[in-house]
Amino acid sequence: MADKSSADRILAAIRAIPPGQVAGYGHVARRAGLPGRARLVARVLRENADPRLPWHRVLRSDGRIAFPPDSEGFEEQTQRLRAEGVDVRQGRVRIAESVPDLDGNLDAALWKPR
DNA sequence: AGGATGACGGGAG
DNA sequence: ACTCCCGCCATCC
Repeated sequence: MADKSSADRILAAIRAIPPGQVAGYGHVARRAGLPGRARLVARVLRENADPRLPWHRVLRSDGRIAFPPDSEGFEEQTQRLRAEGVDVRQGRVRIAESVPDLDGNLDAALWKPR
């Protein structure tokens, strides 16, 4: 298993995402000091049990929700994001329209809008 | 040891 | 914008 410190840094990076904002797996990994470990971030989330963790703010680099469109997780995440005012359409988040300048706040949290 | 797997990323067509 | 394909990393047969 990946060492605990790495998992802790990843969890901290996720908890650092402000409500109403989102970040990609790869981005979270970099912020945790683990460039190239996007898949490790996914693993940590998969094993996470903390209900207080804002896991729903983590998306794929293209803005799509990582769960299959027909899954529970997909619905759950969509609902949680919308509850924070995030614009989710067709399983995808529109940054430019739903999130106020992510670029300046978190170091360029996500992909190319639109 | 070798191949398969996945809540990923990025480039190519 | 969408699909395919391949690179990556850690884990698990």
